[in-house]
Amino acid sequence: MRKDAVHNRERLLEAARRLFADRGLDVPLEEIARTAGVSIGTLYNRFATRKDLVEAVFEDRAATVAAIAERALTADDPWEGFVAFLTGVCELQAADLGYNDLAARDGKGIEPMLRIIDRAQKSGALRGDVTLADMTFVIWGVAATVRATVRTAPGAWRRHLALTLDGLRSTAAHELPVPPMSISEARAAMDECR
Amino acid sequence: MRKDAVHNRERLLEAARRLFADRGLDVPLEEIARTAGVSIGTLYNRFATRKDLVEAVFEDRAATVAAIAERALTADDPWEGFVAFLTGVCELQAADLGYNDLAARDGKGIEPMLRIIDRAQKSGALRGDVTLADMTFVIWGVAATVRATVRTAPGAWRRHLALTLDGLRSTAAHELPVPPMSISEARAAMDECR
DNA sequence: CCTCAAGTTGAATATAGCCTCAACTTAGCT
DNA sequence: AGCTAAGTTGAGGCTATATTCAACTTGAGG
Repeated sequence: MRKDAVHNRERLLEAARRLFADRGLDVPLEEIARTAGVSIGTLYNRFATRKDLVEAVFEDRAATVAAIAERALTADDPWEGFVAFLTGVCELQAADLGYNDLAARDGKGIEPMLRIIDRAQKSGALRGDVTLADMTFVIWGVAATVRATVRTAPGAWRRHLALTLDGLRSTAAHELPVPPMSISEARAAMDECR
Repeated sequence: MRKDAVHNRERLLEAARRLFADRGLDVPLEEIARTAGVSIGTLYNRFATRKDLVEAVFEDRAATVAAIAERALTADDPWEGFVAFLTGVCELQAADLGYNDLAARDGKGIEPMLRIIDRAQKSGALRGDVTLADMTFVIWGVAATVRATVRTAPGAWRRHLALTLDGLRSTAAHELPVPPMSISEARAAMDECR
């Protein structure tokens, strides 16, 4: 790739990064190009679809989440680790409206939770009747609260999350009315998010 | 009003009712007119703005919610009443994607909860540190889950709600990290929902 | 310095939805 | 039946965004 092309790609990613963060994934592509100081044609040259651009912008997030998961797994208290992981992911959501959208749509986001859930359940702190698929409720819920409150009451999501976490403790458990979603149902539901 | 105008108004409301229910509040007005068998001009004659149409379609919902609240207040067990109210509202959300959108945007929806919350807190079952504003988290959360799952896992919202309710019991309460939203913050946040 | 593949440009095309209004139609009154 | 205010119509203008592509420009190898 020619060096001007590399440079433009960089500028586009930078612009997209900022605009996605401020306004979510649905920002107009023309605006991203304008902000980057290139033409819309160049944007299409570098990224054939919006999806490609989004993937490039959030390429490193999987690693970030993996790191948060790693730290969570080494926490002394499995429950604290569980809380730390969800808090960490939700902080990413709150800090970037683009990732907030992405987390709600992208199934891979919660996969690293499997071992964290397992450990927290084995410790007895996390209720035994929840599954990975139930974590989508946490993500969707906090995503909705972040979207609604980011301008008017930033930080409110922490309260939402805390209430949700209190419902996930073994000590809070009451019988659940319906079976958990299957993984494929959860995945399909995330795809449905727009 | 002339009787053909009344008739068209009726047909428009019927069409809007169905399309809102199936697809949410953002259905194109042209499609509503077409479904009603009238022109777009007639739609605008009867309803000057989308908001007017939405208000007309969901005019009776306030009364429905009030009735659910009334029943909730006469429940023997205040906690059961609280659960019944939230379940009732969420059932309305799940049954109608238009109302699902509206509930998340319209501040008035949860106002009838004040007395229900008060009673449930006085009984000791509902944790004392939550406020009316916290109920927006329940509505936003379930709204997000309904939107995501209505096609792929209908009924999943009941599980989300049950987990959320378990977090609202006194017995589940742990200290909350941030103060509740003020009523005006909550209202502003609901307005922000699109 | 020449060349040309690689890259950039932005006007043009396409699609979608909102909204208006001048021309036409009709209900309902006398 | 004739009148007219009320109502209907839908093409057309507007805005916003996506997407393409023929003409132009330029980096870099020889």
